[in-house]
Amino acid sequence: MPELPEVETMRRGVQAIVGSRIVDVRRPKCAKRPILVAPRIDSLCRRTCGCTITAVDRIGKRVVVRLDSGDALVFEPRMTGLVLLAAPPTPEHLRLQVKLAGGDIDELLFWDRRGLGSVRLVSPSEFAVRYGSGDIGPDALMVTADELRARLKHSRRAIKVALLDQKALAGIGNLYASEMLHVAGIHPAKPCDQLRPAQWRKLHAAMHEVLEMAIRYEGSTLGDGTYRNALNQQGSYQNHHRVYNRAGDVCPGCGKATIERIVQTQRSTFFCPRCQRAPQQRRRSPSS
DNA sequence: CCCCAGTCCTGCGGGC
DNA sequence: TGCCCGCAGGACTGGG
Repeated sequence: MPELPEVETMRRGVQAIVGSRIVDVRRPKCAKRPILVAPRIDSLCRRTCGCTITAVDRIGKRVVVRLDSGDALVFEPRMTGLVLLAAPPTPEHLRLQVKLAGGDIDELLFWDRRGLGSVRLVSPSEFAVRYGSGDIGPDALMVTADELRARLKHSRRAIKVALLDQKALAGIGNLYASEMLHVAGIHPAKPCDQLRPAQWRKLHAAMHEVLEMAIRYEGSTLGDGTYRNALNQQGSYQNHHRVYNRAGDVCPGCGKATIERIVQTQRSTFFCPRCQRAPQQRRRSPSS
């Protein structure tokens, strides 16, 4: 499932399209159910054809292709979407083809097995509304330790649940939330308002350590093999996971306890009960 | 405002 | 062997 490291790997992998011109945009007919493409394909094609790609950015878990018209094509992979330059894993789940000219790359593809992803063409004003700082928090790799703490310290939510909130912080998903909390030695159920300043600093450092390492290994390709880089190659950070999907394994941190799985807001969380101590119960007023 | 449950979707693996 | 059910978790919606 593409989170920040996977989407950043996609972004880097398609940089070669910068400078090329869009000459056609098509939806292959082979896709069973169409993903959301907005506006409708004919209108999208009309507005993008002839435009030159000026940059490829990332905002949270989305790939943003900037055009010289001022519009942006925003690719949102969600669970199984891929932004590709190479042949996709299967032909039947190819969702969008962007034909290019004027450079080395002939086409940019969006492939999505489950079809929860989307592609949107947005004007600058639409972009500000949809992806502005009110609706999406600072990038997890850009936020400072002080801002991280300031944005979450008053919340009573469990820290792991809060890390998934894209309005608070952009880019972290279920996998990397567990990983960075293990590195930081913080229990996933710890309420944000119980973390001490030193723990926020540890979490901030762990966030950088985990996300930067995962980018270096081009993301995590899990058991279903879905996630691929722009050239349809697997990532390898899954070989370095400390806790995710490792319930029952010996903790790589302490070498003694075994990794446990719990469910928080209907999602799996993995942690070491020895390295990540359970939070203290919230006290009622002391009885004297 | 804050927070959570329910929803979409497909493929896979377990149980029988 | 085939069928069915549960599970995986991105972002969004509705409601307490």
